[in-house]
Formats: sequence, C-alpha cells, structure tokens
Amino acid sequence: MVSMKDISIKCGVSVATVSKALNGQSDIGKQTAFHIRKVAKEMGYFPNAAARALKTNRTNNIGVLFVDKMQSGLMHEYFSSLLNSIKAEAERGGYDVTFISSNIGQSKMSYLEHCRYRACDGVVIACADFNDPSVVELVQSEIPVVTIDHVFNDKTSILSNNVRGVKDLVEFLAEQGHRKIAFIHGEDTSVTQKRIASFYRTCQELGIAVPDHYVKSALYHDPASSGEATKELLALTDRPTCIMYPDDFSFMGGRNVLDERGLKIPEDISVTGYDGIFLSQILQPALTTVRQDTISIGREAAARLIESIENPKAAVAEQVMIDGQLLPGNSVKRIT
Amino acid sequence: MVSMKDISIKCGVSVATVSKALNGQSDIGKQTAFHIRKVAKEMGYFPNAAARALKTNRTNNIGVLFVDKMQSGLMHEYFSSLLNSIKAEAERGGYDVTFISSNIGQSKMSYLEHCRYRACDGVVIACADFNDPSVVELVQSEIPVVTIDHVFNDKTSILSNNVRGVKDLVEFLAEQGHRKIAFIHGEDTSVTQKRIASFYRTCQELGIAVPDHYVKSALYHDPASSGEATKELLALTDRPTCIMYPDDFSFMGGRNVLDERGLKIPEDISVTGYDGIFLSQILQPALTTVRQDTISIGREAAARLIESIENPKAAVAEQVMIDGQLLPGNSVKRIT
DNA sequence: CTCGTTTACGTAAACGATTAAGAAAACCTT
DNA sequence: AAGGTTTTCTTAATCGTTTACGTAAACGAG
Repeated sequence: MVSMKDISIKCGVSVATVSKALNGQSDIGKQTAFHIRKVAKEMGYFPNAAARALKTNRTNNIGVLFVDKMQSGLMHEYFSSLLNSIKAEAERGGYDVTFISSNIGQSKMSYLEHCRYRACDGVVIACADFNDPSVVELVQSEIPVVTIDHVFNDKTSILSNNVRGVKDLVEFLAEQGHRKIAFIHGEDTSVTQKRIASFYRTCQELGIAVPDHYVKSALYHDPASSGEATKELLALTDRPTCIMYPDDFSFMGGRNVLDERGLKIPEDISVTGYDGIFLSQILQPALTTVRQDTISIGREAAARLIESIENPKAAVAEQVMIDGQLLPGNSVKRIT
Repeated sequence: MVSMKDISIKCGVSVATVSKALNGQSDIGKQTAFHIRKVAKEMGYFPNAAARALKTNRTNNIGVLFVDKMQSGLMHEYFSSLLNSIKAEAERGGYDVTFISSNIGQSKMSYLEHCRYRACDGVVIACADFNDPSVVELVQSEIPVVTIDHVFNDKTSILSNNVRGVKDLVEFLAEQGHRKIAFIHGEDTSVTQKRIASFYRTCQELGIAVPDHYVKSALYHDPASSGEATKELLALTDRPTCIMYPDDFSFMGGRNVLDERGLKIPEDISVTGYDGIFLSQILQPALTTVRQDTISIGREAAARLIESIENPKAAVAEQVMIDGQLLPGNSVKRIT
C-alpha cells in the first residue's frame, strides 16, 4: 500500500505538504499541489481509512440498524428496498454502509457501543424494536440518528405517510361504492396505530359505520394469519364487501381462502393490500394498494443523516413525511 | 471515550501493560491482568477500532459485493436471504459487514481499491457481474475472497447445487409421468448454463426427447418475459405437459397467462419453479420447486472466509456444493 | 553469594494520517 | 533599504493501539 510517505519521498516534500495538497488546503503552491496529486494518482494512492479515522474521528461510514425479529426483516421487500435506497444515497454522498449488530468479536456490546467502536458517523434505524432499551440508548446518544417510521424526541425521522395512505384507500373504496369495509391490521407498532386510526377516522368522515367485528388483527408479512382473519370475516352474516389487508404479501393468505370458497376478486369480493410490492402488480387482477415510496424514504433518511453529520450545527430535527401512491389495480369492484 | 491511557492511569501501570492484559498476553501477572480487566469493564472501555486497525492491519470487517444490476439484487429473496445469512454468521464470528461499492467519497474507485481503503479483511462476492474487470481484479488480489455461485481459479466458492436441483426436478416430473417438458431459463450466467446442461442431460438419461422449441429464454425475476415464453409454448401444436420456470417469482408471469387461457394448474398443465421462496409455498396449489439453501450457502461463505482470514496458511481453495431440496408442492399432475 | 532464568512490567517506536505553529523565501510598500 | 505581508513549505505533536525489546526483581541452583 502506498502511503503519503512514499509520495512525499518521490516528490521531495514533507508528508504534511502531501496531506495538504491532497486535501486541497490553500497554503500549498499551485504547481506543487498539482504535481503531488499527479504523482499520487500515478502511484495509485488511496488514503488509509483507519489512520484518517483515528486522527479525524470521522469514518465516512454510516451504520444501519436492521434487527429482523423473526427473519422477516430483510425478506420483506419494503425493508430490502429501503436498504437498497439508503445504500445508494449513502454511496452518492461518499459513505459506506455497515450493519450494526449487538455482538462483534467475542464480546456482546450494545448498539451504541458497537457504533462507538466502529466510530460510525451516524446511524439509520431502519427496522428495530423501538422499545428495546438498547435502541433507545442509541437514539439518545450523541451520535447522529435518523429513524424510519417512528418518531423520537428531537431526532429526525422519515415517515411513510400511512395516515394518508389508508385514507386514500378508504376514500377510493367509498368512491367505488363500498360501505361495508373490513380492515385487517398488523401487529401493534406505531405504523399500525396510525393506520388503524386513519381507518376509523376516514370511515367516520365518510359516514361509514365500522362494526367491531370488521376489524381484525393479524401479523405483517404472514399470509396464514391473514387467511384466518379472512375466514372469520367470511363467516359473518353481514359480510363486508371489501377486505383491506395489512400488506400485499399477507393478502396472499386471504386470496387462498377466497379461492377455496370460490369467491372471485373483485366480482364477489373486493380486496386491498398495502406496500405496492412488485408482486402486487403482477397478480391478476392487479391489487389495489398503496405503494410506499421506499426509494424516497431511504434517500431522505441517508441524505438527512449525512447532512446532520457534515453540518451538525445547522441540523434541525424534523419529521419528514413521504407520501405513498394509490395504485388502483383491479381488485376493487365498483358497487352501484 | 475511555482509552487505554485512562485505564493505565487509574491502574498505575503502563499502556503496554493494559494492552497486553486486555489481549490476554501471557507476560502479565494474573492479578494485575484481572484487575485491569475489571477496571476496563467498569470504565466501559471499548477498543478503538481505527487505532487497532491502523496498527494491526486487521479490521474485523468483511465486505460484501452486492451489485444489483437493474435493482433486482436485494429485492430478490434469494439474495436478501443470502445476505441475511452472511450477516448472521459474520456476526457470530465477530465480524462486521460492509457493502462494497465503486464510489466512496467524491472519487470513483475500483472494488479492490475500496476494499483496501477500508482494509476489509475479506470479501464475499454474492451478486455481481463476474465478467466485470473490476470484479476480476478484486478476485485476483491478495484479499481473501469467497464467491457465491461462480467458480474462480484458486478461490473458494460456495455453489448452490443447480445441477442436482434441476435433475431432481426433471426426475420428479418423469416419475409423475411427464415426457413433454418445456424449460424456460434465465439470462446467461454460469448458474443458467449449469441448469440448462443438467436439464438436457437428465432428459437424455431418462430418454426424454427435448425439441428445441421446448427450451425458451427469459429473464430471472421477470414475470413478463416468462409470460411471453409461456404464450409461445402454449401456441405449439405439441404442447408440453409441464413448464419449468426460471424461478418461482417469474412463474407468476406464466401463471397469469395460464389463467387467462383458462388452464388449471395442475389439472391442465403442470409447472415448476426454482428457489423455494416464501411465496412459492403460499400459492395454491403450492409450487413444485427446489428450495435453494440460502441459509447454508451464506453461512458457509462467511465461515470459510473468516477461516481463511484467521488462518491464511491453512486455507485451501475449495468448491463447496450446497444441495437444495425438492419441494413437491402440488403444481405437478401425475400423468398415467 | 553469584549467576543464570523466569516472571512481570515499562520504554519507545511504529501504524498513516492531520494540523497547529514555526520558518524561510518572496513580495510589497513607503 | 528596512520592515511588514504573503506565500509556501516543514517540524513536530497527536490520534489509540500494538509489540519488539529492555530491565528490574525474584527465584533457584550450584
């Protein structure tokens, strides 16, 4: 590995001069700087990240917290797409992306300790249990943090607009004439709470009655539980005309149940999903759903994190709301 | 941040002693070492990764090369699952995982340069264009490398047993009485080549004739192209009784075409997929497919990489073949 | 009591970069 | 021409570790 020392020798200057020339400091002669840069390029020089980090306490490395309780983390297209986008934007900004875990080396360490150990310049908390004390500790530390889909005091967070998304869906259903809408929601998270609230609220605004038994609980990304909920809904005497699923993938479980019962979508029953994953628009009929703009969410998360890293004083914590987009699909029938 | 210096002061010993005690060197008194370790823990000491890396040239960090041409990389469950497994095993071994890209900071750099810059102890090449000169350069460098699903000279590679997988599928089809088997394959990669070869070979062994027009080309993870191929196959006068799809997800494209034509699976036509993604077993009927053992592949990749990092001399390049598992599903009809 | 050995610890140089402070040369200014 | 600026480069300290080497004390053997 060629170091600054090698360059300094070849150029007949001191290491300090090389450093400054390469970093574009002003107190180096035009020609000297040019020459040094040329030689550096020729010799295939690249700075030693460790040395630089040791001295500057900046690593150009951001951590992503991706704790996948029950393996569903990365498997879920929402999160993998998010990660992809975070990664892309980080790269654009000149940052590397490292996963943060709670065990490195032989020793267990908290997320915060891990971040400090690696001297991450900042962290995106993409998918984690926000009640985990270890996560809270990290959020409250001095390390710049951006959270996704969860708000913490004084921290920037990027939020997929779930309220709007569910509202759009329900309004769309209402426009199509639906008045008997069932809602299957995922496990209890802040996202779920917002969706449920938005569902009730929108229904109320539209004067749509929501019997308790129209609201069922299931798990995200789990077709089986949504299938069960579907069965319960179908067993009702006042069957809903439309079932809203927790997410596109879970809908597959409901789809199977509907198939078994010989119910056609959308002729016999209408359905909606959430997420707008690739699959949802491949299905026949295409699923009526809301595409969450993972590209923007990831981009904003990384961009704002980098901004707050490079400009700590100017940084203000804010909540950035990213709207999704209603994909009408063909899984909802117009009721006249 | 508490450093060794702080500990040394508190303990009244030199920094060297602290270092040795913490690293379990033998030339430190039992009690001294114990005491130092105790104080270190109390003070919440964690080594500075940069300083350590600078000195030892070891980072406990492995890179993963994940180049997703056409964004399909991480979205593909095969790869996201792989990544997940690599990450898990790396963590177990005390390593962090960082994405390797070709641009960091303002400057473009090759993958190799990136690895050197970050001083990655090793790299898993999980998903990349193996013809890319930049990738080849990395593979041929001094950095320990493990490749997945592609063999390079003198480098360890972990291979999903595609030959066996396709063989199992075809044999299964033959057992069910199929003699007219169409095969839609993905774009040209070494994996594809193996699958095609295995398909022809197995058919030959079983005395199954394969007309040229039974073999179609499509793209992985692309339902549309598989849908097109399906149409072509259905237009044939001597229709196949079974269509093998490039992967489970692509099958969804074929499924739509079959649906449109009113063809029931498996009554009217049999189908198989490949990968064994979550979705494949949710579908009704469950897809006959081969589950690629991504858990093992990722685990082996990480484990062998770490082994060759920590034990460079003992390391021997080898090809590790990981068998998949046939999932019979219900998408193949028994023909009598 | 000396002289090797062992044990336990300290000294100091290194890793590769950054940066404050200093110094030499060149350039004005009057 | 003397003094002040500016420009350009160097010196040396520093970041937190690791590690080869040195050394002092304690021990046992003869």
